[in-house]
Amino acid sequence: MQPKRNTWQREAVRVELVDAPGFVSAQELHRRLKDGGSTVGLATVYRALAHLAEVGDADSLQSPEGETLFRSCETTAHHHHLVCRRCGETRELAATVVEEWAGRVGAEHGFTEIGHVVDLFGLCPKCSAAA
Amino acid sequence: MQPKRNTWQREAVRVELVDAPGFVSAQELHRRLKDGGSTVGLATVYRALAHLAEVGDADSLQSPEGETLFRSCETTAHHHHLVCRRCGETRELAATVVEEWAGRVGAEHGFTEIGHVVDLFGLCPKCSAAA
DNA sequence: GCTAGAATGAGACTCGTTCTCATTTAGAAA
DNA sequence: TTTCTAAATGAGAACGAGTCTCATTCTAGC
Repeated sequence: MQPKRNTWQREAVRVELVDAPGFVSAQELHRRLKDGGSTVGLATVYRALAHLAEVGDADSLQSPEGETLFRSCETTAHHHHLVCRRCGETRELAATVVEEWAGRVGAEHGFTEIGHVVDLFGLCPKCSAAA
Repeated sequence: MQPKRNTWQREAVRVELVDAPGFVSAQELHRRLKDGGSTVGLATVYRALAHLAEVGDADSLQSPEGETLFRSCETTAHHHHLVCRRCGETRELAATVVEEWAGRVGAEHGFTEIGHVVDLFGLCPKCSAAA
């Protein structure tokens, strides 16, 4: 359900998300807003992110540690990610191969409503060098 | 680190895991044990599962909701899963295509230490019919 | 059987996330 | 512009998964 009113808080979250280098957790985003002098509440950040994700303006995924990460989304098309587990740097991947494979394998086993979780985590060139 | 002593608790967890139809959460497993009259503690279930996973007797993955799920593992080789989100029924997949793809894409972007999360969730034939 | 110390279990604790509810406020209507 | 009302906010309580602590129990080697 989309919000019916626009608030500076929601806008602040959107902007902060766009400014973020890659995927960020809600907590991290809230911290940044606070550090920047904003008084937005944590609950509001969660709500705003949920809305953005719902509308397709944000992308979300689960980090291997179980935290939900968000990222402002450029393309509304379905895609996957290659995320640096150190700095959050992200590359979007159009994984046609995987899509196809997922659909085919699901069908082969008689499964329906197939959803898939396909994300790659690694160290980006910069962090690889620093390590 | 493997346990140095064998206890009926650990054995109970192992058995319960084998009996489970597919992936189960630690909480769920603990509930089942309790319902079955066992007095095993939750912490012990977590410890036992961690041990099993470490040794390779159990397989773990993150559900889309962020819970860690476990399953007794047949093959020790690396593989992926097609899991029914209703009943937990699971098929193991040897996803050579995906492995290859992951490695290639990672390298293309200059990322190192690539790990991947590739799992399919859907409704198994039985649950599809029941829906 | 004794004994050392590994393993257990109850519950405290952490941390991410969601909920509650009193207060504020966007925005339509007057 | 002022008024009004329900949507949105925010502080903090609540929740749930998972971990940790530590006194107690019990395995396994003597």
